[in-house]
Amino acid sequence: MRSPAELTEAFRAHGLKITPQRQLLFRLMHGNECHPTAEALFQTASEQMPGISLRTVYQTLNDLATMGELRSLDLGTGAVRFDPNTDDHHHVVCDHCNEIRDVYVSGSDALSISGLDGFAVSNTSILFNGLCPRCTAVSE
Amino acid sequence: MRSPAELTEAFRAHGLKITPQRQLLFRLMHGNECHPTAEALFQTASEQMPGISLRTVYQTLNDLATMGELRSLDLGTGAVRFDPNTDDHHHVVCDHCNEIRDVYVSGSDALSISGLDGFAVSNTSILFNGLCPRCTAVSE
DNA sequence: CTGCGAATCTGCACACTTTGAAGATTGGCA
DNA sequence: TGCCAATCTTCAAAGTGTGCAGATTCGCAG
Repeated sequence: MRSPAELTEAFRAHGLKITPQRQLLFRLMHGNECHPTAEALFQTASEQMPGISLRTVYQTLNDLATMGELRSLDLGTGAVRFDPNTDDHHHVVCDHCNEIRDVYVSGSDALSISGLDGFAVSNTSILFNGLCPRCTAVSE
Repeated sequence: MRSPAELTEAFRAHGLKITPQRQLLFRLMHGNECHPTAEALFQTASEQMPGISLRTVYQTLNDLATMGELRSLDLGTGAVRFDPNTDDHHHVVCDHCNEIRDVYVSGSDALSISGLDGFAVSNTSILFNGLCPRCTAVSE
C-alpha cells in the first residue's frame, strides 16, 4: 500500500474525494503489520475520531482492496483481515491468540500438483496454522 | 471418513448413541465429494427425513470433525464446508460457481520458507482460486 | 468567497452463519 | 418394560458484513 500522501493523489486522480475519515484510515493502515479486522481498526479510529462509523471503515477498506492498495484476508479467524503488504506472501496464524505474521515462500514452482485439470488458477494462498512463540511457551 | 457401519461401531465404542439422524448423515457424507455446507446437507437430509433440524446437522458434523472422521474447511465461500476425505490434500475453488475439487500437492518439503521463526506449525493448507472448466468456457 | 451537486458518511435494519440454552424425545441398558 | 442420560428440536442470540435512506460535506464553478 502506498503512503497516505500518494493515496491522496491517487484518490483525487480517480475523481474520489479526500475526507478526514479516509485520511485517518490511510494513516492507520500504512505500514500496519497487525493484520487488523475492520472492527479493530474501527476501535483505533474511534479514539482519534469519535463518531466515525464502522460502515465507513468497511467501505474504505473495501475500496482500497478493490484498488489493489491492500489485501483482504480470510484466514479462518472469523472476520476478514486487511494487509497493506501487497507483496507475494502468505500467512501463519496462531490458533490460540490469533496472532498473524507474514510468511515468504519460494520454490513453489517446483511443486508437483494434480487435480487442477482445466482450472484457470488466478491465486494461490498458503496458510500455516499453529502456536506462536508466546503461546508455545505458555502451553509447556 | 469410515463407512456408516464402521462409524456406528466407533460411536457405540465411545458410548455415543446411534440415532436415525446420525445414520442418515453418515450415509450422506460417506464418499461425498461435493464439499457440502451444513445448510446443503440439511436440505438433502430434509428430503429423506422431514423434521431433522439444522442444529443437529451442525452438531453431528462437528462431532465427526472432532473425531477426525472428516475435515471442516473454511475456503472463504461464506460457510464452512465438510470433507470426508482425510488424506493430506488441498483444494481449488471456482470464484464464479464455488465448485470445489481436491488437489494433491507433493514436493512441498523442498519449499524454502521464512517468517515461521518460533512458530510451532501444526497444519499447512494450500488454497487455489480461479475458474473451473465450465466457468472458464462460459466467460470466453 | 459562496453555493451547488454529487460523493460520502452515518445510522439503522437486515441477511447469513453458527452456537447456546431449555425443554421434549429417545436410545440403550438394567 | 422403564429409567436416565444422551440427543434432538426449537428459539434466541452473537458476530460479521452489506443495503438503503437521509444528512453531511468535499471540490469545483462562478
